[in-house]
Amino acid sequence: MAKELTSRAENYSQWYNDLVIKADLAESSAVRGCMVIKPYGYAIWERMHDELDRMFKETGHVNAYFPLFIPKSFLSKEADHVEGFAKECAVVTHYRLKQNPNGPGVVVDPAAKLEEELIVRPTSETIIWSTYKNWIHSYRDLPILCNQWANVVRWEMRTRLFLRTAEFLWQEGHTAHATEAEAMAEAQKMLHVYADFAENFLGIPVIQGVKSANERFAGAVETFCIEALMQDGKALQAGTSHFLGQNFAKAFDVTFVNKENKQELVWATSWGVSTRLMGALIMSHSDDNGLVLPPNLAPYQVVIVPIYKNDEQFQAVDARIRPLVDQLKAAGLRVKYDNDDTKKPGWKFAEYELKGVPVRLALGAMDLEKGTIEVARRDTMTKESVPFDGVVGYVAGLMDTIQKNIFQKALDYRQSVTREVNSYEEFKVEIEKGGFLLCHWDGTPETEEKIKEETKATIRCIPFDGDKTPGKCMVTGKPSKQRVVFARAY
RNA sequence: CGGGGUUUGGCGCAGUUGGUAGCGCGCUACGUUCGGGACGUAGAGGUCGCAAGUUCGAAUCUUGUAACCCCGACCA
Repeated sequence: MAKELTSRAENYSQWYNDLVIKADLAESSAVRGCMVIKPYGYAIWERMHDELDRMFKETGHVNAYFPLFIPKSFLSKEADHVEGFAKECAVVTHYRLKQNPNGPGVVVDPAAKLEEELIVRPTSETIIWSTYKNWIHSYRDLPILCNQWANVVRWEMRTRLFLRTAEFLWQEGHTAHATEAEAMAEAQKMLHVYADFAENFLGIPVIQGVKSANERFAGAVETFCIEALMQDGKALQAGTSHFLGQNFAKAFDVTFVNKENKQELVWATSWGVSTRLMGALIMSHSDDNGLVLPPNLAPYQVVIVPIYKNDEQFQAVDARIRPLVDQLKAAGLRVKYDNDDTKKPGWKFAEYELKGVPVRLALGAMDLEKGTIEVARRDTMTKESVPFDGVVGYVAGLMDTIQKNIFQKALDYRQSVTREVNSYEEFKVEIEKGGFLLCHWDGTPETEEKIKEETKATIRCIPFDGDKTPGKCMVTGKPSKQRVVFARAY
């Protein structure tokens, strides 16, 4: 791992790529823009999956699954939605191959052309709402609170491991409601679930807010988002929750009979987070020694490395460690005891640092004599020798300490690069330094577009919290209701 | 889709004016090691991205083509 790269923004992408590869998380696949998520990377994604799934269920949601293929006609029903996704769709046109009559290999059988092309889902609103039409007749059928864990495909021009792959894994919640207020509350509730997850599990501080019209999801009435800041000063949209109004109900003719026996269009939301969160995690906390995983998320919270010179010593050390593993597990910790004889301690130390395991315990003959054990923290890279008795409680306590420290470090960094900017001249200078800029904006798409063209900065969100003092737009001088968050983004 | 770069063993790379491929890491065996990615000795492993062409002879020169990476535009 090249040192000193974290502080050098121009090399950040190289550093990130190295990190992903060396920490054994993922690699490019043979298919353009796609990635292979390797076992350790997938273990991290599974942790995200498990915690999010639990949170969704705790908020009353259930899982379902809808088809990968979407008839082309479905996608054309909601005008804004088509507009937003048409340019990046993979299309299935045939359903059969045959032996190449003119040589080796196979060719697409022209006789097997589909009457209507199928789109590989870039998102599932259309196929789901065409299904919901059959599920919803009365107010008694509402609300529908479904989530789907799936893969989606967006044929992006430029891809990047975890942050923007052609195929990615995600969850997409799609809910249907009888009233506007209920749907709006749902969209906001799920945004809060995401924020809670990002901050308390991933250890990534996020700003919650509303997207400007330019950045809104195609087909949504309102898009809420959580915005995170990476260590190189660029912003990353970490999750979105959309209030879809009645747009999809209109497009797919989904109505219900209300309590007053009147036909009404259904209100909708959708919300999702993806394997992009892996990228957010990596770019938020990692250092030049590798990944730094917050304990609440880490597949292994504790790794134990035995140190010995011969089999006799190993037996003694092993006998001491085995009960400890059981005790740590009983205390609710995810533990890996690495007694692999083919790797040496020094190798293991470096390896688990690269993998970001929060706490490493090492125990050798020296410790047996002294009744101690070595405890090393990944977040601070510090080591200490502690009494063996009581180490379970000590390590359990460390989890919380480390979790908080990782979050606080990210928060401190974000605070240090978040500042108010009042003139456009100042903005042009400050945006080059990265970070979040809090500025007044007149609320028009035109002004936002001008800023984007001239500085590559976008409005990340109009934050819920923070200063609500009105002011004047830094570009046009027109009135502004509150400061909004600008940044350059991934 | 524009601009730049790369493609040689599992990985990272070198290869001069064309002469028939090498280094480091990793891998295998044995020994010494084992508290921060150990060391020694001996091995295995490559139709040089692909396809044509020039030449007595091509990793090297020419043309075509593909993939990947980086920077833009697009986007979660």
